[in-house]
Amino acid sequence: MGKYYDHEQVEKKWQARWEEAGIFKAEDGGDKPKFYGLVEFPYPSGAGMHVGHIKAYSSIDVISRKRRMQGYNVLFPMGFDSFGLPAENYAIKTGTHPAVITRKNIEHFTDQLKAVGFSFDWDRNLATSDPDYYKWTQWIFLKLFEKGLVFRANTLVNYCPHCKVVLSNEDSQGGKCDVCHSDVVQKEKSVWYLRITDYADKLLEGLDTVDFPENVKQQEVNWIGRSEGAFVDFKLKDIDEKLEIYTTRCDTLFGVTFMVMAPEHPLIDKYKDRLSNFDEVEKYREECAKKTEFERTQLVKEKTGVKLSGISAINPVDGKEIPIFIADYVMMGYGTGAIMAVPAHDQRDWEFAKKFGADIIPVIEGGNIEEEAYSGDGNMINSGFLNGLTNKKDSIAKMLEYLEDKGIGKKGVQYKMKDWAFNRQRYWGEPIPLIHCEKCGVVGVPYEELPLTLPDVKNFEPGEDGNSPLAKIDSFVNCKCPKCGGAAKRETDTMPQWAGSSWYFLRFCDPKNDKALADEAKLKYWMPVDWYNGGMEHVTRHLIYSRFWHRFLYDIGVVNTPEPYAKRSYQGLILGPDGEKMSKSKGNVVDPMDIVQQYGADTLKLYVLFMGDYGAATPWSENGVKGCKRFIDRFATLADIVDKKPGDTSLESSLHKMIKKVSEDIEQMKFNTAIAAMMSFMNEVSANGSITKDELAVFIKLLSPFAPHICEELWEQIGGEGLVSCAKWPEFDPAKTVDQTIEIAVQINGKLRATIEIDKDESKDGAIAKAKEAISDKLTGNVVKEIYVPGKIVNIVMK
RNA sequence: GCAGGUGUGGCGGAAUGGCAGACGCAGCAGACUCAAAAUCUGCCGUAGGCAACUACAUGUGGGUUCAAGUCCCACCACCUGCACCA
Repeated sequence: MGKYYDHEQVEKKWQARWEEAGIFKAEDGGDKPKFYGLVEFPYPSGAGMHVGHIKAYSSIDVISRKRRMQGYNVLFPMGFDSFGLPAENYAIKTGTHPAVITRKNIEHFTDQLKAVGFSFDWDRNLATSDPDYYKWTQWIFLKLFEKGLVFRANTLVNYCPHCKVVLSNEDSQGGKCDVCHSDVVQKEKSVWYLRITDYADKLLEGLDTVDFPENVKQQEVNWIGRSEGAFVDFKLKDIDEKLEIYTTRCDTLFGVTFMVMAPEHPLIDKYKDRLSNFDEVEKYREECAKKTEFERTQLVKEKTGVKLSGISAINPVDGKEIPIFIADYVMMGYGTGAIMAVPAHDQRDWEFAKKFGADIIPVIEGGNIEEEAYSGDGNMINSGFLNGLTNKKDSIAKMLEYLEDKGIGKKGVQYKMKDWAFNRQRYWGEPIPLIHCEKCGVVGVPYEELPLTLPDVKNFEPGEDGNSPLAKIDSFVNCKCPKCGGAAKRETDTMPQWAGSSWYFLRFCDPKNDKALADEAKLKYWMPVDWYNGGMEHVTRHLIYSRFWHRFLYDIGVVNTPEPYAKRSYQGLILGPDGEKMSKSKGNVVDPMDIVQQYGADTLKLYVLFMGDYGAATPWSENGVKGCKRFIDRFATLADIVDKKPGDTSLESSLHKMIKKVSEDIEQMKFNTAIAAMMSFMNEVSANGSITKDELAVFIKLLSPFAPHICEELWEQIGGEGLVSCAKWPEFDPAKTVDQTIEIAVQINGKLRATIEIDKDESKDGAIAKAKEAISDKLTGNVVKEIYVPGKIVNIVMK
C-alpha cells in the first residue's frame, strides 16, 4: 500500500499527449451539440497566477471536460486582457516597454496555465493588446460613434490624482480608484462618454431572459437604479426663468417649503449679479469642490448650505414664494441638479429645514414630524385638490395629470447609472480612433485605416498637463482630416481597460479573422456563451459593459442574440489560511505553482473545488490539500486490486449512486459534494478490497474532469481505449440506485427510538408491525396515530 | 437607509419537511518501525454512565406540523454591494 506515483512526470506526460492529439480543439460546426464555456480571461500581471484564478477556471474546466465526454462540441478558450495600467506603471519605473513586459508576462501565464492542465483550446488564444485584436475594438468604437452613442462633454468627472486619469463611475466605486485604491476627486474636465444610459432599460429587460444568480441580477438592477418620477418647473420670482427639478413624489408639492440646488448648478452663475451674498456662495462652492467623493457622500454629517439672497421661486400649485438654497447634499449628476424640498416627508430635507429654520408642512397624515420626516402612506392633507386621497399611486397620478395639463411638469425616468467616461490619459490602451478637424469637427478614422496602432514611445509618463504620452508624438498627432483633407489632429487619449474585454467572447468564435470581428456563421453557431463563470467584483463593471456592447452589436445586426451570456455563475474568494483576504502585505498569499510542484495539479484542482461551497469565501488549508493528495494517492493504487474477488457485485449499487450524484452535482456546481461522494466510494472500495475492471473504468471517468492526469494514467494501466478525456460519460441505471432492503428510522412522538431493516416495498401494516416489535418495551401509552413514509420513517404518536 | 446573503462540532463544510453533523481536516488510541515520518485500522457534538442508554444540541424567542437546521412571524449578530439618488 501507499504506492506513490510521480505526479510531475505523469502530469507532463499527459499534457503532452493531449496537445499531440489536439483533443481540446473546438470545431466550428458539425452534428454534435455545441457548448461554449467561458471564464474571465486574466490580466497578465507580473506576479503570475493566483489561487483565485485556479478556482475560477477549474469549475468550467470540469464542466467542459464533462460536456466533451457527453458528446458535445466544446469551445473553452483562454486569452489575455493585456492592456492596462500596471504594465504601464511598471514601464515608467523600469523603462521597459509595456509591450515587452506584457509579452513576457503572457508567456509566463501561459506556461503556468498549461502546467495546471486546463482543457483550453490554445489555438484560439488572443491578447487584447494585439493590433489584430484591437483593430476590432476600434471598429466597434467607430460604430458606436457613427450611431451617436459617443459624445464629448465638459462635466464633473471622477479623477484619480495618483494614476492621473479620469475614471468612470464603475471604476471609482466607493470613492476609491479601482487600480490604486486612492481617493478619487471630482474634477471638471472635458471627456468622451459612451451613452450607456440609452441602454439602461434594455440592460434591465435583458436580465429577465438570462440564467444569472439572483444576487447578480439584483446588484445590476441596483446599479442601474431606475426610478420613475416627474420633472417639474418652478418659476423664479421676478425673473423670466424656470428651475427644473426631478422628484419621485410630485404629490407632495403642497408641502414644498424651500428648494435646493447643487453647488455646481449653472443658474447660480447666470444670476450672480442678483445675488447679494455671492461672495458667501462662492466660498461655499469652493469648499465643496475641495471635498473628495468620500467626504461628500460617505460621512454622515450635518447638512451644510447657503441661502441665495436675491432670488426665490414660486410654488406652481399654490403660488407661494419659497427660498432657494445651495447645498452639497444635492448632486449635480443626478436628476436636474435641483430639488424641491419637502421637509415633512424627506429625512434629508427635514434635517436641512431644522438647521436652517425652514417651515415643515405635513401633507401626508401619519408619523410624528416633530421628531423625523414621515415617509409612510396616509391621507393627503393641506394639499388642495389632492386632499382625501389615501394612496400614493392615486395622488401621484392626479398631480401628474394636473402638471401636464398646466404644461409645467411631465413624467420622467432617472437612472443612478451614469454614462461611461471612456477616455484615459494613458499610453497602454487602444488609441481612440477619432480626429479633430477645425473645419469638420470630430471625424472618425476611416475603417480601412484600422488598426490605428499605438506609436512607439520612449517616455510613458503621463503629461503634467493631463494629456496622454501620445500627445507628445507629433508624427502621431498631426494628420489629415479624412473628410476635407485639411490639417487635423488625432485624439491622443486611449480607451479604458474594460474596452477589450467587452467583446472578447465574440473573437474566440473566430480569432484570426481579418475581414470582420468574427465570421457571421461562426458567431451564429457558437453564441451565446452557454456558461460564463467569473467574480462578483465584475458584476457592475465588466458584466454591465460587455452586455451593453453586445446589445449594441445586436441592434446593428452584427450578432444574433440580444444577450451574450445564457448562464452566469461566480466563485467565492479563497482567503488566506488566517481567514483574511490574501494580500502581499499580510504575507498570507499561497502560490498555486508551489502546490502544483509539491502535490500536483490534480490535487490543486481537486482541493479548490472540494474546500467548500463553490460560491462562498473559504480559507485556505494546507492540511486540506494533503487530504486531497491522500485521496488521489489511494485512487492511484486501484489498478492493483482489480478483480481481486472475481464475480463480486457488492459495489454495484454504490457505483450507480455515485454516477448519479457526481453527474447531478457537477451541473449545480456542487463540486464539494461530488468529490465527497467519490471519496466515500473510495472508502467502500478499500473496505471491499476488490473492484471489477468495468467498475474502475466508470470511477476513472467520473473523476477524470477533476483529476485528469492521474485518471489518464490509470486508464492506460487498465487498458482503456484511447484517452479517458474522450471516453463516454457513464450513465446510471435508476433501478440500481435503489436498494431492495433499506434501513429506516422508528420514532415515538418524533424522537428516534430504533432503526429497522425492511424491504423497500414493505406495506404500511408490515412496516408498522416490525417497528412496534423493535420498540415494544417503549410502547407504554395509547397509540394515537401511526405514520409510515415509505423509504423514510415510521412514527408512532402516543399519549 | 436600500438591496442581497449567512448563522450547524475544535476547523472547512453535508443534509428533496423524515435517523443532524456526509466527506475532509485537526485530535485521540492502536498496528507497522530501534525510532520518527509516511501509511493502515478504530474512536471522535456536549453532559451523565463501565455499558447498553438517557438528556441536551443547528444565532435568540415564538408558531405551523405526527415530524423543523429546513416552512411562517419577530428579533440578534455578521458578511457583500449600493448609498444625502430627491
